[in-house]
Amino acid sequence: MKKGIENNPIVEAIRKAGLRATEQRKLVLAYLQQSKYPQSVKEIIDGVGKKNIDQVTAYRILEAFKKAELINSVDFRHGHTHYEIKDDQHDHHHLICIGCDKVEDFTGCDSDHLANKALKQTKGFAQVTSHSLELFGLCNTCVRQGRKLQAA
Amino acid sequence: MKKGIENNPIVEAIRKAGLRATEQRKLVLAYLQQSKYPQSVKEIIDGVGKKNIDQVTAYRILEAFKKAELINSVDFRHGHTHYEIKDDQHDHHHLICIGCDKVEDFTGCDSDHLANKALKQTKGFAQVTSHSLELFGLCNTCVRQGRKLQAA
DNA sequence: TTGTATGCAAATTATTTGCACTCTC
DNA sequence: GAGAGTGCAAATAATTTGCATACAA
Repeated sequence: MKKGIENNPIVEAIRKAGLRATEQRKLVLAYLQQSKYPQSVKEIIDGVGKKNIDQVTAYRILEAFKKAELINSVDFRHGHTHYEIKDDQHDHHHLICIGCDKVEDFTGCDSDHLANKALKQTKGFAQVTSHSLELFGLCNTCVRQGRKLQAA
Repeated sequence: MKKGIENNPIVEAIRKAGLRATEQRKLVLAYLQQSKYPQSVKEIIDGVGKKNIDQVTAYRILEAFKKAELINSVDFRHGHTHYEIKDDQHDHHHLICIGCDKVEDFTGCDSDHLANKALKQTKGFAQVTSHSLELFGLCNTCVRQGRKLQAA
């Protein structure tokens, strides 16, 4: 057994998802758990240390975690995917500044209501399994610096 | 003047956006206007005819249209961007089947309410300029064919 | 042990950039 | 005519695949 993270809850979470608790998976999950906001693949690799994980492994782990519903993918319109821990108890979303990429969370999207509304309106769908919702805007700093300010 | 689409409203829309109404732009805009759902770059190029537009030009036109607010980009979690005509009068969103990629629209996300809620909750934001919202689920056909059916 | 997971090399897909040439206005 | 826009070649970025080896259970 190599030295490394031996955090029981992390190992348990990975095993509960039906996956083997490898060093790389522990590192990735621990990193995402302590991240305040969704992280890009590059950030994740840097975060766990480039020497500790291969890029390909990172992609495969993220895919496995996503399939196992340990994490969610998020699209910030930056041309690459971001990932964050999935927390069903606290369905939150993001407000992203289009000027400086700053991110803040918000809650209360009432996804059940949205899902029901959508299922009623559409003809051919049986169920909604997940959703994505991001708001894009301008933070105070960017507005002060005059980066376009127009009606939504 | 080459033969081609000479649809006045299309030319007007492009000019109103501050852009020159080239043959390629007319083709792309016309194609997106008659598309029922957001299209990938590949679909757009095939749609207007590969011989009529270079891939690079397609990307540049889509970027220009997006900046000019003629179109919106949408993320279906397919690894590439989709584009659709922007229609401020009818803010709609999509329900995407994760089994077969089928898409249907729905309306009523009440984005103003969401934006206000988010602005109240966050500390550093001045305004919301746009939003993305997609629901993912399973269509009747895919459920019938037994492609996983579990709680959201 | 035994199959799952990793690393490395290489391929594929998505998107962008540079530059000379061609159109729109 | 002047500058915006296009096409082609080539670069960069994001993500995936193949296969031999290594590690978890």
